[in-house]
Amino acid sequence: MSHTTFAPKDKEQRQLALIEAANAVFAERGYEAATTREIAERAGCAEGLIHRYFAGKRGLLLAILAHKGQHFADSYCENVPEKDTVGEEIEAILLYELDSKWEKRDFMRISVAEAAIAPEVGAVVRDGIQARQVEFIIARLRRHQEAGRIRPDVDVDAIAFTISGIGFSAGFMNRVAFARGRKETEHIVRQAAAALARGISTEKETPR
Amino acid sequence: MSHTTFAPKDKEQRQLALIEAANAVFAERGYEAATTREIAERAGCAEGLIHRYFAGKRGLLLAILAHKGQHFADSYCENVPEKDTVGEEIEAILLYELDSKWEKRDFMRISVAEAAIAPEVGAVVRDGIQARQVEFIIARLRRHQEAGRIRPDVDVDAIAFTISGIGFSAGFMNRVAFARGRKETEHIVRQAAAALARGISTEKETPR
Amino acid sequence: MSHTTFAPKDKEQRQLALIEAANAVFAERGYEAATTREIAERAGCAEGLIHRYFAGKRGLLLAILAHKGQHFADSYCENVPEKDTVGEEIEAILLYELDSKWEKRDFMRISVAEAAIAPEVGAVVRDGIQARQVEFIIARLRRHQEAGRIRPDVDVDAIAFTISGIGFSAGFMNRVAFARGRKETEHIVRQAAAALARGISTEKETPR
Amino acid sequence: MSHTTFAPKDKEQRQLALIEAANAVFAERGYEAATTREIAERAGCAEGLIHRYFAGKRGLLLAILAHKGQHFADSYCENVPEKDTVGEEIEAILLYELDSKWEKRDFMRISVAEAAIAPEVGAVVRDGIQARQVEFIIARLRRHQEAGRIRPDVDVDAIAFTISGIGFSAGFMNRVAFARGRKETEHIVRQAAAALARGISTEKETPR
DNA sequence: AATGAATGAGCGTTCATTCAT
DNA sequence: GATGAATGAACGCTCATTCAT
Repeated sequence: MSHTTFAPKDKEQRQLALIEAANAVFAERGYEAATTREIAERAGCAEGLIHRYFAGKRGLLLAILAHKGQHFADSYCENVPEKDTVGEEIEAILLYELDSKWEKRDFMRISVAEAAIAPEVGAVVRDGIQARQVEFIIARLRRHQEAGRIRPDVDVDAIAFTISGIGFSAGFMNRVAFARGRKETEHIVRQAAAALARGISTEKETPR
Repeated sequence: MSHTTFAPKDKEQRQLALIEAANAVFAERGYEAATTREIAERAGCAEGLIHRYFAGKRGLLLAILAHKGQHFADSYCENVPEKDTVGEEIEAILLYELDSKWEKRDFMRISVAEAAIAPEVGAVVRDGIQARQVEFIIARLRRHQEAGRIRPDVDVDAIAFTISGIGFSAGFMNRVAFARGRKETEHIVRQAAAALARGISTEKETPR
Repeated sequence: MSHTTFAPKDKEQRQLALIEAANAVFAERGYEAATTREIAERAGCAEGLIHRYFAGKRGLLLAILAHKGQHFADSYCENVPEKDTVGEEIEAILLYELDSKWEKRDFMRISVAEAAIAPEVGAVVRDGIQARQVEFIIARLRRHQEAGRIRPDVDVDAIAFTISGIGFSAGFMNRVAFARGRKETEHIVRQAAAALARGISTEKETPR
Repeated sequence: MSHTTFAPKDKEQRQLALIEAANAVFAERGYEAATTREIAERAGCAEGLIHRYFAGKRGLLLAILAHKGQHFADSYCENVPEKDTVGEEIEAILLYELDSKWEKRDFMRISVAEAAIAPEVGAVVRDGIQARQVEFIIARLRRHQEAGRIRPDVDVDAIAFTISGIGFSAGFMNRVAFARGRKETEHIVRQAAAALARGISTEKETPR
């Protein structure tokens, strides 16, 4: 019995190790400049496994996208608490973006770099990650709109895309790619949250 | 014009041809996957010139960044007309972003892909492009704030970063990388402009 | 039949299946380009068995040579009928060569390709196949010489080698390797048989 | 002036060196087992040149076939003297085959091994080498037939194919692949020449 | 100054063989 | 005995860079 459970686990662990190693190496060097040699070395297994498990280097990239994309989506519900006001809700979402983009910056580097160049990766990121995230934001906003806290004439779908875009720009482009500090980017998203919330809310918000 | 002015011009033309060719090839294939052979071929000159003029492939990338970054910045003042209301101003900026990111999508692909991976490219893009663009937006917003159309407690710097981020997300990530349509992205930025403008304006906007 | 006879038979069947599969794959791709993976797959058994049974890929090649070589030799006596005249005898031999080389073309491809390159395979083919075939032809010719139908000064050994060579050239090189048609090659061997028979016969042949 | 003639010659010499080196290595190891590394090393030039000059390993094989095939064809007329009798003519042809196959045994090994496996190589060898050789033999036989020394009812085309086949079998298969001695094979072709000549000649030959 | 032929390190990938199960 | 997952050496090939012309 023990050996039957060990082998599959071993295999799964190795696949995960390869995905993690590739995530790191792709992020450090870029997809093309990364070598399967270095990935295998860091994962502590044979180079040939990349080809057996993932059908080559490109397959490994797609496996990362699928694997991490899943985790990405899952983490929203768990990590962004619902808030009672629109301003707090948007701020919570943006602050979470700021931190999750930073934590997952390796994965972000690869997926942004490749999505910028390769349309098929763009499509995977769009459908596997962005769409899910926007759906989550829409649900949160809809709740406030139904409760009468967001003006009925506001298109929450478009606002959700906008919030997602602000989070991406601040959290990834500014903080990771442009190496701006956490403080600076936090200030920006707090201001953005406040302005946007004021712009879509029904009630007059109290001045800060 | 003597023959002595012809040779230098020839050289300058060759450098420009190489920059344009490299811009296209880098965008199509990515920086690493692009070959100096193809770049030289498209530019109609010898491969060795890349090394003589730009000290290699990497230097050519940096030359593109410098050359195109300059043009990028210049185009704002010329192309975005001043508006009388905050809403119109922000909308005009965002619509221009939408189109200029599309027109310059080759250059955008390279610079985003490389900035995501290489910190030194990130810094060049940040200082050479983003900072100038944000400066431009700040100037525009400040005018409205000084005229009393933007609340005095609003941090126009932060809002400028936000507007820039919305424009980047909509114009490049959504429209170029994710292949979303012009209509869809235009709707998003119009909604974003309206909401944001309402959120930072002093006067009560008329309901839509 | 007890269960103890079943396992050995199973094993023998598997060995035969591997030999047949390898014969086909080696012929299709050549020895080096063939993969043990494909051979095992076609034989319907595990790759590891090639190493257990035949001590590796090379051993499998030698096993094919031994196995098929045996069959090759056996088939002459059974399939080439004795004839009453030298001309008919030689013609019958050559026509049989033409067809048997074609039927066994998979095996021929491998053995010729490898014998051309590897001396040890050349020796196996020479002693295991060619020598037996020539022996068979010698026996046939000797019968006619003893019966006075072949001139006593003719060296039937040398003529047997010659007939074997004509059969090989027509049946394998021309028909299989050079893709010449059955009709064309049949005409050649009939002419050759007639000329050679006339050249070694004692009696004056009737003009055609 | 000197530099304009040197560079092209250098290049041609290198191409020839690669062809000669590849000819030797392919013959020693077989096409697949041969490595471009070893070929380049023996030719004394860089591996990349194989790909630049011949578009890869396969192209190098085809270049050998084209280059050597040409030489092969050229050498017949120059090296096989015309004879006054049919027997001498055929003997001269077969003896030349015996020696030329031996001298060119490296090339023969490759071309036979690959022609046996790869139809497209088979076609090249058939049209580039065998067809020319048979044409040459036909011309020689036709002379004798027109002079009345060969029976008018003999199909010299078929006999030419037969002679070519005997030469190939004796010279390459027996002498090179099967490592039979020069003496043994010479005896065989002399006997074959005599028998065949007797079989196609009009006049009664004197007994030996 | 400009060329492009030559270099050779290093790439992704393959596959015979091994060996734990 | 049989399996097939894992190994890793070695392959053909690419391409930035160099340098003789």
